[in-house]
Amino acid sequence: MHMDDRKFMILRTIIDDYISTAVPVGSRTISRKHGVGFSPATIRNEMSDLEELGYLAQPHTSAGRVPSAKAYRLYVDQLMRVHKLSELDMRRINDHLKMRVGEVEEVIRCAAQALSDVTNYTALVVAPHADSLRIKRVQLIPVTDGSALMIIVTSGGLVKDATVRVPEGVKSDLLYRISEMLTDQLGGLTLGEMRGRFALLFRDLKEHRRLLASVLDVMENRLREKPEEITVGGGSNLLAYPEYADIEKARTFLSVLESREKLYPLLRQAGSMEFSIRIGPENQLPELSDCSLVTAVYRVGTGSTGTLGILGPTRMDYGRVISVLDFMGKAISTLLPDSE
Amino acid sequence: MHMDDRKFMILRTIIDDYISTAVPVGSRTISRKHGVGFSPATIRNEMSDLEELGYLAQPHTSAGRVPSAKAYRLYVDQLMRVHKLSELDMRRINDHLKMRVGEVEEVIRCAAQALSDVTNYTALVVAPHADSLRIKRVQLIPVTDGSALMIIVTSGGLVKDATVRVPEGVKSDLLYRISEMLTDQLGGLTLGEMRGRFALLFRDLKEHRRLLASVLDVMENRLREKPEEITVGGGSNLLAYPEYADIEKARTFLSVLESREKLYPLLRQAGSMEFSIRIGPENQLPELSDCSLVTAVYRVGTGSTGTLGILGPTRMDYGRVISVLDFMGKAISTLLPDSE
DNA sequence: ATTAGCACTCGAAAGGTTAGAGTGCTAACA
DNA sequence: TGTTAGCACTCTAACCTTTCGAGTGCTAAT
Repeated sequence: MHMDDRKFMILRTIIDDYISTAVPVGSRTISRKHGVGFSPATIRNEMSDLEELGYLAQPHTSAGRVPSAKAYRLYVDQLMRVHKLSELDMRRINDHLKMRVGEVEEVIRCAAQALSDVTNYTALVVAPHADSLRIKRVQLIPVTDGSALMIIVTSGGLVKDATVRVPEGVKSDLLYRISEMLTDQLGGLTLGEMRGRFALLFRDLKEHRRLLASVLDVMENRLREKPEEITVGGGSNLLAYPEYADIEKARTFLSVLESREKLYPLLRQAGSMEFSIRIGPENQLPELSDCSLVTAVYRVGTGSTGTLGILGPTRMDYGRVISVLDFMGKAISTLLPDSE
Repeated sequence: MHMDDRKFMILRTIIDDYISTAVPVGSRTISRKHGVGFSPATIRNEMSDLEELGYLAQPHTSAGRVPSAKAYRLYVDQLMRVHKLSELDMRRINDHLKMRVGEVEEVIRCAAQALSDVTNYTALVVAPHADSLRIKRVQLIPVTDGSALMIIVTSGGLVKDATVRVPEGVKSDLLYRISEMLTDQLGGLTLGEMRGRFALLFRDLKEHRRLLASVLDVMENRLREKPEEITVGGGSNLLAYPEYADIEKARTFLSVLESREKLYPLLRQAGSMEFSIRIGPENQLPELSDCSLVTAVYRVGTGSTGTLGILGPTRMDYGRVISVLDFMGKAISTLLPDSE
C-alpha cells in the first residue's frame, strides 16, 4: 500500500481540521467537508490505511484520528497551502512596529510582542549574532582609575558593551586616541574577522601593548561568546490551548521559556536557514516534545542576521506562521537598514 | 466584642497554618497545635468571633476558615515573626550572585533568578531610577553623519544610552571635546539636578548651541522618562500553587507579568519605602487581587535606589520573604558599590 | 470501488451515594 | 463564668453507575 492523491487530499483535510479544532477528527466530519466527495465509509477505509502508514493515530478506539509527527512533517513539506497574509494582519504588525526606528533593542521587543499578538503563539526573537556584526566604531570610556567601558557600535546601530581593565593612570585623552585608532583599523570588519588585524595594531601601538591586549581579549572572548539576548513574547498565549489544560505541562513549558540555557541551543539548532520548522520531537528538548518551532532569519545591515521564532503546539497553523514570519523578517530589515 | 491576646494568638496560628497548607483550617487542627491549650469547642467559639470581626471567612458551612485580607494585614503588621534567614538560604543566594561583579544588568538578572529560586514565588527587580543616578561620564559617539550615540555612565557602573541627532558634518573630535566638557560640568550630578547647569553650558559652548540643545533635550526627556527595565524571575513558580490550579487564572497572572505597562505602576505604588507590603486588593490591579507584593529597596552607589519585589499568593510566607529581600538588598549594595 | 447498515467500543457527562471533616448548639463541668 | 464533651447537622470531594453519542470496523449490497 502506498500514498495516492486521494490519500494526500484526505490527510491534508484531516490535518487542516485538527489544526483548527484540536479535536480528533472522524470520518463523518471529513466526508461533509466541501471538496471531499466520498462517504464516511470510504474515508474510514482510507483513514485506516493512513493509520497503518503511520500518519494518523487514534487516542482510543471510539475516537477520531489525530495526525502524527510524521504527518505534520509531510504536511509542511508538501501538503499545506501558504496564503498571503491578510491586509489586517499586515496592518497589525506594522502598527506594532510603527515607532522610533533604529533602536535595535526596542525593535526586537516590539517584534516579539507583535509576533505573539498576531499569531497567538509564543514568539522568540534573537538579536543578531555577535560574530556576524560589522564593527562601525570602537570607543573606550574611562569609568574608574583602572577600568574602562568598551562600547562597540555595529552595523544596524546595535550597541555592545563590556568592561575592560586598563592600566592605572591612563587618561581619557589616551583612551580616545586609542579608540580612534581601533575604529580606523577594525571598522568594517566583523568580530569574527578582526583577528587578522591584531598584528598591525600591536605594531602601531607598541607603547600600549598591555592596554591593547586587554581590550582585544575582551573583544575576542567576552563579547563574542556572550550568548545573544533572546526576547520572549506571549509566553502565556499557549495556556489558552487545550494542549495546556494540564497545569503541570504549562509549568514545564514556561520554565523552559525562562531558561536561556535551554532556549539557546534550541534556536541554535535551527541554524541560519531562511526558514526552519522543527516538529514536536524533532527539537531536542524533551519538555517541548509536543511543541513545534518555526524560525526565520532577519537581516540587519549587511551580512548580519538574527532569528525570529514562533513556538506553538504541534498542531499550529504552520502556513500562517510562515507568512507572518516572512513578513516580519522583511519589515525588520527595512526598519534596521545599514544606517550608513 | 474585641480582640484579646488569645484571639491574636489563635489568629496567628490559623494564618501560619493556612500559609503552609493552603487548606481551610478547622478548630481541631488548631487545638492540636503545640502551644494552644484549648479544646476544639473553645477554638470554635473564638473562630466564630474572629469571623464576625472580619478576620476569617468560611468558603462554605462545613469547611474550616480562611484568613481575610484584613487578617493578613494584621498579621504582617503585628502577628508574624520574622526569623533570621537560614545559613543554607544565604548560601544559595550568594551562590547565585557569585560571579563577575559590576555589570549591573547581569547582577539584576541574577538577583531575579535568585529571589525566585529561593522563595519559590515570582521575583521582580527594577533597575535604579534614572532620576536618582549620578552622572559619572557623558560621551558622544558618532554613528552616522547626522546622528550620534550618547552614552551616560552613572554611579554604580550603570550605562544608559540614547541616540541623538547632531548637525551634519560634526566630526568625531568635536564630539569628544564636547563630551569632555559635559562630563566636567555634569559629572557628580543626578539627571534630576543637572538642569541647573544648563545656562553655564550654553555659555561655554555658544558656537554649538544647536548640538547642545539636542543633547540636553534627550537627556532631560528621553532618558529620564524611559521607564526602568523590570526583570521578572520565576513567573512559572506560582503555577505550582493550588491557587493557580485554574488555567484561566494562571493565564491572566502571566499576562500581567508580560505587560510592563501594568507592572510599572504596580511597583511605582510601593514608593521608596524600605519595605512595602501590598496584600491582595491593596494593589490596584484587579488581575492581581489575590496576590501580594512585597518590595524592598536596594542601593547602588550613593543615593540611587532600585526596587526588589516578590509577588506571590496572598497566603505567602511573608516573614521569610522579608528576610530574603532584606538579605538580597544588602548583598546587591555590596556587589555594586559606588565604583569610585 | 463505493457505500449503506449495523453491532460494538469507549470516553465524557450526568446523576447518585458515601465518608469525613467541620460546624453550631446545648448542657454539663470546674 | 469560661471551658468542654457530645451530638445533630451540613456540605464537599471522591467514588460508582448509568447513559449518550460519536466513532469505528466489518459485511453485504450497489
